[in-house]
Amino acid sequence: MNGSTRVEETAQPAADAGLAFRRHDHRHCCGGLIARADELATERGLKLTPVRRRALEILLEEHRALGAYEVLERLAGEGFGNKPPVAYRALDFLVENGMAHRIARLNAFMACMHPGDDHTPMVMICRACRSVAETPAEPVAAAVAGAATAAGFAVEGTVVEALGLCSACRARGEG
Amino acid sequence: MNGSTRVEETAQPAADAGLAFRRHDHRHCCGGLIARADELATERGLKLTPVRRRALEILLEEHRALGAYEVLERLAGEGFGNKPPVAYRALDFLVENGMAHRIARLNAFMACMHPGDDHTPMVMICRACRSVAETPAEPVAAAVAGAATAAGFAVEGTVVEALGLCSACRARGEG
DNA sequence: TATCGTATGTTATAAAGTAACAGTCAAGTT
DNA sequence: AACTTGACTGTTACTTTATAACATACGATA
Repeated sequence: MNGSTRVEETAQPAADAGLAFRRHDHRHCCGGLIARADELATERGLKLTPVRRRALEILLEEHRALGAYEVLERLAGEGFGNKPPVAYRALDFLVENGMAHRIARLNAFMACMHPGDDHTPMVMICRACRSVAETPAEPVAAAVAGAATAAGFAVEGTVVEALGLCSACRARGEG
Repeated sequence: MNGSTRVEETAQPAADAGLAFRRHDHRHCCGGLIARADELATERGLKLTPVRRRALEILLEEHRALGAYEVLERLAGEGFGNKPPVAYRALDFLVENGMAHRIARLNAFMACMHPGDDHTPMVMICRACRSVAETPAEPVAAAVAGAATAAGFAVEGTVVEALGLCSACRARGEG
């Protein structure tokens, strides 16, 4: 697992911004996040059933954005159903409950690194290595809210995706 | 044309923010924007060919987000090709050259209201009336750039989409 | 007028997403 | 225990969105 995100770090971003772009042993993130998801489910009376849990694990293990059909393929290989709704329903559950994000631009999904924090993250999509990283973006959310309010629009959700080059690919001269 | 965007205005947003949500005679916007597109094409040595031009006109006339196949249907009805690539190529040209925007969340396209301004707009998508409005959002772009820079990420493009309720739908108690 | 590049058109197919209904199962009800 | 209910999983069948690959047209220019 995880072949695509082993890229060298070149700068020290704030907090965990850009984690997916950096070399790291992400077994540290998987276990903790599954445990956190269990907690959340218990707190909120949600059912993190086997398919849902496994779908989340798959997203965490890959540590990148996966298409619904990629997730489906893995689920089917493990004895779950192999029809699209199986994957879409599990992924929709995860997204609705803040355990995963949908990347609109890629028609793909990735595990949320801060489940339950009610954060409004922004995702960065590297066009060279195709990796995707989530970063906190409260100022962005605030700016979006400001612009929307000026237009009389009540924001209920946002999609904020930046496309470009991650630090590793820039360092490698992908520019 | 334009059945879907005749909703009552309830507040006076800054600039033209939320124009699509307000009652207006948009013939005023269409002609000028086509002229502007012609200028841009001339300035930059681009060819605003008949299909491309007509695709832009269709987006302007509808004044809402249209799926590629909706545009295709209209193009085909006017004697252009009726196969998907005909629409996708024209729309891609318009998007690449700043004359239209792709709304990732809706898999749809809409005419740009400020072609050539090199603005980084944000779009607001009303879940009740399905209309979509573009609004300038420099502070959002700045915030995105800030968060990205902190992560060592070089932004080349952004997708900023707000989902929620427009002022008209809120006033109608759609909440 | 040959040819070169750009644009348009077509065939065919891939990729993404959903509606509708059937079967399963745990939890509560009688 | 038998029944009912509601949430979840699974399936069939289909729609919508998108692209690769190749064929044709057409203007500019050498």
